[in-house]
Amino acid sequence: MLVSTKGRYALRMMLQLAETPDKPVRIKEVASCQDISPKYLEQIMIVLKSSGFVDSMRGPRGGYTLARNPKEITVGSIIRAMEGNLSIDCVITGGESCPRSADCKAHMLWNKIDAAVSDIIDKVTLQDMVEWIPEKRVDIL
Amino acid sequence: MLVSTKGRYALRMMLQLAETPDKPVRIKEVASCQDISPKYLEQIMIVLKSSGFVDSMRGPRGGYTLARNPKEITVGSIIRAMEGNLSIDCVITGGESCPRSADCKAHMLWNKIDAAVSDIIDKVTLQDMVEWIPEKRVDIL
DNA sequence: CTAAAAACATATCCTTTTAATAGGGTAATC
DNA sequence: GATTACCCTATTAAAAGGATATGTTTTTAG
Repeated sequence: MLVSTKGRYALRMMLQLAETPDKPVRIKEVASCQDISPKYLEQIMIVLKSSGFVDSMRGPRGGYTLARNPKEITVGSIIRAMEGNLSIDCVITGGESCPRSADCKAHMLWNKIDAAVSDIIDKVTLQDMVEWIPEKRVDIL
Repeated sequence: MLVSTKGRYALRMMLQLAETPDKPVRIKEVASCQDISPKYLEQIMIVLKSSGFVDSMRGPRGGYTLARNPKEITVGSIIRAMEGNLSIDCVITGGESCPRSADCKAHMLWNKIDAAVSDIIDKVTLQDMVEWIPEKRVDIL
């Protein structure tokens, strides 16, 4: 799978925060509403906090808020913070780990794919997603 | 990782076959030339054979050949034969596994990524890749 | 005819990642 | 000062990834 639960849960949480500005959002609420283990979500929030994506307030009425303007947070930066780089190995290293990279046509394909994915996730911001209008669900018969 | 060694090795082997038409290619050769375990590559070839991508000939002077014209083999079909679908879960099922898919904006993002990747791998054929001119290697200092 | 080469077929194994669970500690409100 | 919620560390169960190992069968060259 391209993006694991860590990245997917993180994105959903960040979306939640973006849609609830100025009001701290509690882990427990989101976890129960979205069927995520609260303890697991805690771990995710620690990463988001240490990466500077969110601020937190303790105590009753505490919770998390976005640390920056949702217009300045790309989904790519969130996903990469959680998952590391999404690329296929020899894309990351520039070929160092792949002794055949000089004439490796497969390499060129991975680069194309990597560029296409990056082109999406590095351009779409949280704000963009908040403004998206949910598609009508089309069930497959 | 988006594509595991199974898919990557399979693609490299198929490229080899496409570049050596009309002459059976032996596992041992490719394995030693590309630093792949021959036995591991055997497993991969079994899948490619049963998926109808290659024909095989046994015995000395045996080996594998492409079963179809490289113009009619997309890299997507190869990769999917080895890896299954690349999509994130709720993309595959049309939302059935995701009770929140109706209003799930994250879902729309995964769809976009999936479409972008598919747009590449379902259009690029083996023949296309054979004709690619290798890029000049740029080392990172 | 036979021995080697090569594909075919199963089974097993080891490591890493994923996805949590558990249990407590710390800080800030009410 | 008790509650609420964040903070931290450790453990673990399951799955995936990436092979190894041990054969069997088929084919062809000598």
